[in-house]
Amino acid sequence: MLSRPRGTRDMLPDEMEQRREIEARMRAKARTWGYREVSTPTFEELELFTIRSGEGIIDEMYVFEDKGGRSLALRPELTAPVLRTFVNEGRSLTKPIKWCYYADCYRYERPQKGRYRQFWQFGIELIGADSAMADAEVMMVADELLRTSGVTFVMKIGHLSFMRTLLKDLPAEDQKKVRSFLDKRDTDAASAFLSETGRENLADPLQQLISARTLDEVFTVIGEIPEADRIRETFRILDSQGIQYEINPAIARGLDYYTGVVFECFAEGLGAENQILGGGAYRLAHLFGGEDTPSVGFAIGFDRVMVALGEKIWMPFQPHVTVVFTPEARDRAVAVSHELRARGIICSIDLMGRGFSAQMKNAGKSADYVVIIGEEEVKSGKATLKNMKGGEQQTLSLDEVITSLTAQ
RNA sequence: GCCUGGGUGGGGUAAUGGUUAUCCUAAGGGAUUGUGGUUCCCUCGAUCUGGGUUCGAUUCCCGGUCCAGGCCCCA
Repeated sequence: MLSRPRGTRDMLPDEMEQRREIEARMRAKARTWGYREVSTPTFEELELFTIRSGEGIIDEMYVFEDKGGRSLALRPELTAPVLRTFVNEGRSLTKPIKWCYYADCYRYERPQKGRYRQFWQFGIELIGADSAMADAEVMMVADELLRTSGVTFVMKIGHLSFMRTLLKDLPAEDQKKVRSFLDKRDTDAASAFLSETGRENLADPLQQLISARTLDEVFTVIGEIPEADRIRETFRILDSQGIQYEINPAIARGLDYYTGVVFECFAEGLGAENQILGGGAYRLAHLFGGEDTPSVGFAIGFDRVMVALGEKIWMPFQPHVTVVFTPEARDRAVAVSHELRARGIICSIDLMGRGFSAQMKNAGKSADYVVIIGEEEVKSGKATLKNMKGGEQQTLSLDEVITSLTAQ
């Protein structure tokens, strides 16, 4: 027997309905902020991703050559494709551009809890705005999208200027190393690295900085930097709206193209893979041949949100109806089921050639209500509505049946 | 790429170097041709895969694979 590829999942209807519910809530929220959905190809030129993240990621991607000899890759994330789309198609659009997306991505990695080779991301990109309001808005959208899903999380916010100021005398390579230690929450290794490279004088300030939890503490360590006003303004906006967050200067997001604010959200109960959202301010458009354009965005690890939510997803109740009929009433029963569906009622009818009793038995397993159409109902033009939970039933006109079912 | 632990019907399980591999559940059918869920009966259905040891392997050994968790990585 064939099985599915490693790191992929099959999703049955119960799970899909839950995913669609959460996805719909996120989309609806993003739309209320004015973020409109875009879609990009499942595969792209390999170069799009190596420009963004370096050659090292080739090993972690699904890379292939097509019949024309092009090097292609299944998208491992969506920020680069969306920014490429902006460069290709979006130059003449009014700024700021506010886009959102929900799509599957592919990475060739070892599967773990909450980590699969095909996974889904929901994200937004705010392109062409460069302000405290822009930074704050994107974080507020992040907060609201996670909140609407029902997941319990904490948001941690940092800013690259903190670490950049502290480490400004180090060569770029060494700065990157320190950032990457911090990204792994390995502060001891970061301190050790500073000592090895003859910068032990920075070890203490580094410790102070990464344990700072207020802006005042941060600026006490690194001084009043030029970005300070904008950063204070950003947090004032968040505070004014009651957004919950933690300042954490260790949030460094190991990548070079981030330029300003960076933030990550974490959920409980997810083991090693507990980050459910990551984002920040960045500049990418110029790498893809466009104008240098400031952007802010984030991506939600949708599957991890679903794992974190577990069973606690509230689903709207929609009654399932089965039309049960006797052989001579079949055509009327089909017509009745059409009418119920036309009113948006979920309605099934026997397709197995079962007898009346067997139809009832089957309906007892899957339906909330049964609508009975037999000889009597055909004659009277009525229908019998039976509640399968309580067992009570009454014969009504079809309109009354519909009213009763849609009043739920 | 590395480490640890697992893999018995669709789901959950029992047992065993040896005769027909246990039980529960689900599914399908029937008892019951206009009234289901309870009950009873019947049916279907499994030792992940390849190799080795052995008279005989589902059991023991090795490789692979898949699953769970961790490391690396995490755009």
